[in-house]
Amino acid sequence: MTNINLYTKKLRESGLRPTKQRLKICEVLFSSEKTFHFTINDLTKIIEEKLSEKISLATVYNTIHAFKKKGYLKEISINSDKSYFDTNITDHQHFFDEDKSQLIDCGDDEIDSVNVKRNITGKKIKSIEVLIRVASDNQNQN
Amino acid sequence: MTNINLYTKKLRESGLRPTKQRLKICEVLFSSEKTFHFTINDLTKIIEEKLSEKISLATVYNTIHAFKKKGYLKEISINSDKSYFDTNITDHQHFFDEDKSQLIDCGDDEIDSVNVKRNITGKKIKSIEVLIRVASDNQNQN
DNA sequence: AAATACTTTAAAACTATTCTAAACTATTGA
DNA sequence: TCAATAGTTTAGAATAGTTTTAAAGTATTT
Repeated sequence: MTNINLYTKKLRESGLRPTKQRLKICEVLFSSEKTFHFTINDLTKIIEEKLSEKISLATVYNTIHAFKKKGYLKEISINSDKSYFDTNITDHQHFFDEDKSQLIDCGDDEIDSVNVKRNITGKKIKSIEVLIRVASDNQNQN
Repeated sequence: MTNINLYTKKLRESGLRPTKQRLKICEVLFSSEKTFHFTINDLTKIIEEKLSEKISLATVYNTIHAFKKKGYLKEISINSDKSYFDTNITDHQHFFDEDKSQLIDCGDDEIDSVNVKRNITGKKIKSIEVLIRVASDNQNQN
């Protein structure tokens, strides 16, 4: 019925032991077909609601970092007090709704690919991140 | 000799009182022809080195925020524990050297302008930020 | 089943930033 | 010019997100 075997395999294959906590987090993150964005705070709330047992905050951080390192999650750059993560690991860009502090995926067909003409000597491009900040029209900005 | 009168005028015109502290920070930030990037920590270090008297950390924060609000500085999004600021307030993008945690300006001629084809209903684009992360070739990323 | 290595945990520590409220300073206007 | 005022600076406390610690627990290996 569940994807537990799948996640167990996935974790083992990447050298992570399939613990109860990691499997639960996998379920929360990867069992929906839709990808989504979350902060650690969001995630702990979801876990609290969906779970009978608690997962320590440190474990949530550990796991998210491990998953990011393995490429199962992406971290998104927003100048902000907190980090955002994305379960959509394909190459794509984001809108950031400043009114709601909410990320919105920007499909490949919705933005032209960015063409960088300059090369930094001895360096390789690791990623190109575009963030389109939006806010409602009637914003006072002073 | 100095630009103090200039800064005094600039501050007064934007409704900020030209205090000793603000004028000193203006000198540090705006007296060189070259623009540059800095963190609050960088700035306090520069101030400590160049100044006879101390400026309180809270004042540095206050001033930088005031200057940003007035458009004299830009804040740059890097997923990070700290904020980066830029004295170059023209529209431009950045490389981020992950080895040195250092920003590098990307000139308009070095990147094609980003074309966004999608519109978020009721929202206006406030900014389009591109961050090109670079690192040395021989990086182990696991 | 014992040994090993990895993982979880609560709590402490840490870092960047913001807040507080009292002292201070620039500006206003009589 | 001088007092009233409004804005500013300050040290230190507070906060928020995140990381570290070290001990207890669990999965894996032998």
